[in-house]
Amino acid sequence: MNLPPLVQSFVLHFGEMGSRWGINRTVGQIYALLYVSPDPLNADQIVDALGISRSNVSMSLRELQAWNLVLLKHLPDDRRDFFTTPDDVWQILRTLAEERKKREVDPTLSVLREILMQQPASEAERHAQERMSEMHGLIERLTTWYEDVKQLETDRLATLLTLGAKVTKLLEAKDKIVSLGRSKRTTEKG
Amino acid sequence: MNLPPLVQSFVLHFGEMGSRWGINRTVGQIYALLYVSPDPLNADQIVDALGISRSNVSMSLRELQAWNLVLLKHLPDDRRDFFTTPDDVWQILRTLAEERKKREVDPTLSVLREILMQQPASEAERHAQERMSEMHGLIERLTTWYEDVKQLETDRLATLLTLGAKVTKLLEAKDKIVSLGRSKRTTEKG
DNA sequence: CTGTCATTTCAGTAATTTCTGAAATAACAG
DNA sequence: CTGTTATTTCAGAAATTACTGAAATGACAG
Repeated sequence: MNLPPLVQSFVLHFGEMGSRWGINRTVGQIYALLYVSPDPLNADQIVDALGISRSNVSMSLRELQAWNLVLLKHLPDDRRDFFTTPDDVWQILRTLAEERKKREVDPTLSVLREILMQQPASEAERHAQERMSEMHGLIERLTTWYEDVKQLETDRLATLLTLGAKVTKLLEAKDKIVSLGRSKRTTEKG
Repeated sequence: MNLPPLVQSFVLHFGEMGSRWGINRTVGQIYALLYVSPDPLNADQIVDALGISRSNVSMSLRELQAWNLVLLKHLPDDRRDFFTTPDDVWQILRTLAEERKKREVDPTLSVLREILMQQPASEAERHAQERMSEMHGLIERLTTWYEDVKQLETDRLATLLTLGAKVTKLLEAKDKIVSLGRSKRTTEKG
């Protein structure tokens, strides 16, 4: 591996981290390298930087493209492929969320739905279905929320984050106003 | 494997899904089995249900305990260990979030912080640090939000979810009221 | 066409992870 | 203590996943 020390730490960390997710070491390293690189890199530059085989780079880039985490670029008068990551970290976050949902959540949701359609043939199955139904309900709630907030533009999303739990304070306030309004009207009527 | 068909589908799915996360097949299967089981199970029951070795069950349960995803129970007059999952799916969600943060996010945050402390020795390193700083900023925002929201009781959290992006509508409304108030006062002064 | 350069594919190998059986440890009852 | 039952540990086997080099494919220039 042939990199400035500071970049190397980052790349190595992403490699190790990769294994904790489903991603493998090389894929993590390549991503990290592209992420901090000022310009797009071609496959041979990645080979040199990370000291891995050309074919491994090819396969790992394909993997990263499947995740939409990497962009293919072309320079004029150069027919090699160059790669970068999107600049905007918020966009990266969105992509990551979208892909993980697609791979990890959606399949589970569809398996749960399928099982819940079936007729339980015993008390054990009945109970199992009940538990699965709870899980299904929770996941649906979460994905609905996600589908909803992912539409937001970045600055609104940022606001939402900054606000955090304070939102519920706001809600309490709103509830009070509404209920005050209601009780007032009730009083007037009564 | 010796399970009601409906439970078996669920268990097998969790096994496959496990590999997409960092978790292995057996661990996923055991978790799924305990999750839908009406009563706590002991290690031998898991061996029978899943058709795997006793030692594998022992190691996998240890793993699940390390994740706080499984509870150890004791029945009167029986010195074997019995295991369940927590009943409340919201609680499970919290645990999962907490553990994944601990394992996947916190280490990255600390590596980033460490690297950002250092003096860049070249333009390449300077640029890399800038990118890492963006990533660090985003992750910090997200974790702050998480720390904030995780304190909420379940029903408040549920409200927050149901509300979703509508919160920003609420904010706009609030902003209008505030700015109206301000411009009114300004007008009065002027 | 032919030659050159870039990329991909893939069979075989290397490395890692998972799983097992056997032995060790532990916890208890008599 | 001794025997019984429950659990854990761990070295090696099995399975899976990652990686490589060599060959194939593709894309283009002349």
